[in-house]
Amino acid sequence: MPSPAPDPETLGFSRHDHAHCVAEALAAAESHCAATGLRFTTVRRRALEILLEEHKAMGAYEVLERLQREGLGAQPPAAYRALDFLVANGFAHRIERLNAFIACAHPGADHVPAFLICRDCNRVAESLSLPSALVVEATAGSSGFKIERILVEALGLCGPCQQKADS
Amino acid sequence: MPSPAPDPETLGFSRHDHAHCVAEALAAAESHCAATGLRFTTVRRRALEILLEEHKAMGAYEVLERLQREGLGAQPPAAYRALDFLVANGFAHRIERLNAFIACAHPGADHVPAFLICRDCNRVAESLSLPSALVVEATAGSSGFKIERILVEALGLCGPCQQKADS
DNA sequence: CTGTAAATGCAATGTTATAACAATTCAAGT
DNA sequence: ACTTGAATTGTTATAACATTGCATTTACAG
Repeated sequence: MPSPAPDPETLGFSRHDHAHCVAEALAAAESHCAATGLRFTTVRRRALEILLEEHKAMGAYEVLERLQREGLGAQPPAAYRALDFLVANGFAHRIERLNAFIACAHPGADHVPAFLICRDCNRVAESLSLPSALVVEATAGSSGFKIERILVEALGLCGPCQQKADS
Repeated sequence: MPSPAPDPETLGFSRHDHAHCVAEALAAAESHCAATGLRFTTVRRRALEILLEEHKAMGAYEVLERLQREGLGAQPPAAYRALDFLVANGFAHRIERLNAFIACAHPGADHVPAFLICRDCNRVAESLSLPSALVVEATAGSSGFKIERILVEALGLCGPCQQKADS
């Protein structure tokens, strides 16, 4: 992790109304759970809230640390369970490359998540990838493979880190 | 890892002339290194050979174990260094989802690797994904992100495991 | 042959993730 | 309310994956 802590307000490589998006995403998750009978428990809710607030890719142990401070689960499984729940239900994504988790930027969109990951500062931006555009699907079909989830991760340098490298 | 060890001859979800592809890939790596001045050392060569022979995604410690038996490096760094070399030079890919490595099925093709990963037996098939087909690239361009590598991983069930689940 | 850079050896440690089982909570049906 | 079964959470321990830092050796260019 070479670079300094990023400004949460400029994460995802672009500015936006962060306080608003946190509240909205949380409310969306809440109502989605209510509608489908999922149990949006305290730990799960708080875990999502943490991911939304930080608005960056966070390791499970990083989330765990925050939960511990509030007396919500003291051991790794507590964090992994909450995060797994969020991922399984589309409220968050797992960034395999970073062994980290990030709140979904397009909740409810039923999308193929695609991430731009800066190899210098580790910041992550979520993009959208069209499933139909992927040749993978054709290959899968012809080989009898049944795709359940696709993840796309692009590694490179974000704008700011490119400039830093030039200077 | 629920399922039994897969038959190396039917890996990648399809049959092929395995002995031939091992020899060919090894020779290709050899000449590529000779041409570009890379040092294809004993450990590196052997690591690639192991990946090619097994023809499946292998953990670094699994490769390490094999290397150890032959007196090539006794500690984790030996395996990680060899594998990193192979990945950096396109002879192998890293499957993030599995924390594992697999020999490249299309060496020299300068491609975007795409993998079909069975969540039951963990077998992996490499497909090809066209970079130009990815919407990610457009997003990246407009945000100033410079993509250096893209990875695509599709999770699901391979044919055999679907049948197993049905019965 | 010698200086330099790359590669390897090695020890220790850091980080991420899960297994296994007990205890508790929740909500549905009676 | 009470019971019951399923889901969730608590807890301990450990497995699995990965890196840092520094010493040593090797390869090759000059």
